Amino acid sequence: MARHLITSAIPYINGIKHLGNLVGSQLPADLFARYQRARGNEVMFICATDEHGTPAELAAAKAGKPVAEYCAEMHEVQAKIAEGFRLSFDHFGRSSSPQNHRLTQHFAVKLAEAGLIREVSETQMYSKADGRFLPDRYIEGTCPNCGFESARGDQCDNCTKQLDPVDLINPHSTISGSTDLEMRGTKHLFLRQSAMKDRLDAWIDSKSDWPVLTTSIAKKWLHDGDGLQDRGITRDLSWGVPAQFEGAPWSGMEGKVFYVWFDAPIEYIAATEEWTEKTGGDWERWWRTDKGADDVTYTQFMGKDNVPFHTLSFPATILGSGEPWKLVDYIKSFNYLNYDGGQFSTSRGRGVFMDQALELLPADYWRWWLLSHAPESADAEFTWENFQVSANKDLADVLGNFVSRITKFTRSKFGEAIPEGGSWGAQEAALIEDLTTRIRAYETHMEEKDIRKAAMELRGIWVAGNEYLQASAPWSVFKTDPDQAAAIARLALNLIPIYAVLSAPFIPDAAKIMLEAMGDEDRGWPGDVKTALEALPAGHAFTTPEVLFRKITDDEREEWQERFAGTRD
RNA sequence: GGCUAGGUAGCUCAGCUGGUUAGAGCACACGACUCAUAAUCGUGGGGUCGGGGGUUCAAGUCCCCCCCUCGCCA
Repeated sequence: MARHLITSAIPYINGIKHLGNLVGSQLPADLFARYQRARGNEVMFICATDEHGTPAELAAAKAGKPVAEYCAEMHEVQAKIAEGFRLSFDHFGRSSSPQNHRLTQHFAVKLAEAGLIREVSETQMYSKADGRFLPDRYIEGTCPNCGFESARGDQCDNCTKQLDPVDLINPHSTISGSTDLEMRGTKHLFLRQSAMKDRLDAWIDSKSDWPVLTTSIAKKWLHDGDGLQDRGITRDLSWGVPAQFEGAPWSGMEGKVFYVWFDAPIEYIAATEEWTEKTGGDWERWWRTDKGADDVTYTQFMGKDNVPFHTLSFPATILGSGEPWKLVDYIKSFNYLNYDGGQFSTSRGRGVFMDQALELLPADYWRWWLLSHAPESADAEFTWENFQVSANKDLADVLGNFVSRITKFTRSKFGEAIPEGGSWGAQEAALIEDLTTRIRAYETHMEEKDIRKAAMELRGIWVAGNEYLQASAPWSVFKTDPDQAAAIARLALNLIPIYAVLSAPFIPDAAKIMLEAMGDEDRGWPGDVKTALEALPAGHAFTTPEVLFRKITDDEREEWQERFAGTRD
């Protein structure tokens, strides 16, 4: 039995994510996790909320709550929505957990011991009124270049000129509005990624099977300009993992915490440790190659914006520690999903957000559309027309109607049990051959994380059932040879649990309904197709399910199109 | 401006290391069927493979130049 460690990029805590975020990491990771479990493999599927940093502090302040309380609440909200989408995490952790605090500090110590941490003194804008150092983008002022009054400290949105906060005329804090700002000296820890460059380069080079999107981004950061740069791993904040702690090999870091990008990926490991606390399981056999993780296959899923951290920074942390931690084996990355001619926008509320989506339609509809249109080779686009057509055609007409037509036909001619009589001939043999080829192809696509292709093949498998029914026409055979019609119906009914098991990674709820209707909840993966088609014997009772997928009407589509074009709230 | 990825039928996309008449789904037209969620199945029309050069017996597939889209970086 193979062992699969699967992680999804962890969503940031400040608010509910949109469909683009979902399809970029959590959903494909869930697809893969469900598939591997269905194949009988051992799976550890981990996700978490990314809770530290300035945006979380500001969102909490805006909500009028202590940041810890705010994060705890938002974590619950996100966990609930994840459940709504049937994301089957073994554990959905929190980067603010004590486990992550310990582990983050542990890695920092190990990296320092390996000579991979250096201290850097720099000056940054400090706001007395806010009592904090301000990240560049939280400082606004008049652009010295074009006179635009709301230029940010890092860049002017009007003339696009790159800026330094000290360049701004009349700079003020966007948090408090205060103009009482000054440059202050501060000290930070930097991870010496540059020292790891060759090692990382060779490692990336060895991954010839990774998506080009993943390796090209990594290569760019490794070789662009002066090559891989050292990066600060601390910030002047209070909400986070303290950078000064007992046993720290440095001093003077009071009041500073580790920067989110450093502690967030470590949370993958810490979350598994959190899982141990919950279940009593052994987390080290998933993460320590000296403690049983050497046979683990580790796959990460993420949007392209996260690739640099997962291909370079996190591996630098893992490798640099000098300890036998499990390194990722495959990084599946995704492009962006756009919304109806533009981008999804969290700030402007443009597009569909996860909570809203579930209010409109069951999770399966979204899962199917998003996965079958996953932005693998290029950015993809969500349009309501496309969504309506795909869902109605694929789910309602092809799959749903197949289940409906054969169960209703059998019920009316033979009653609600698998009918007896007749025998298989050439048509059935041809179907078995076709399905065998298709199912093996589907397995290959799933193993390779080729999501669109897997979806297409699955759809083809559904179509094969309709083709068979159309060609064998049990409704006319019944008139002259009821026994033969029974044989056809018996086979077609036996397709339902097979379809359910194959489809479950994409549409788990519908799959469950199909299995329940056929009284076959524990059905396993179809190895030999002929055997699988004989699993439900004559006389086995079934029930005729309600409509599996209702159709999306034109009126609904138009209404939604209108509703989600504008601003949220 | 530098870099990545793209630009293939009306739409969404497949096309591996160059090699028979460029494929699929949707849409469209016609036909079959009437068990089924007015669903299904079949057939067909439709493409100068962004543009221009070049290499080759042979290029959507390799090389060069240009145009356009998206993203990243500066």
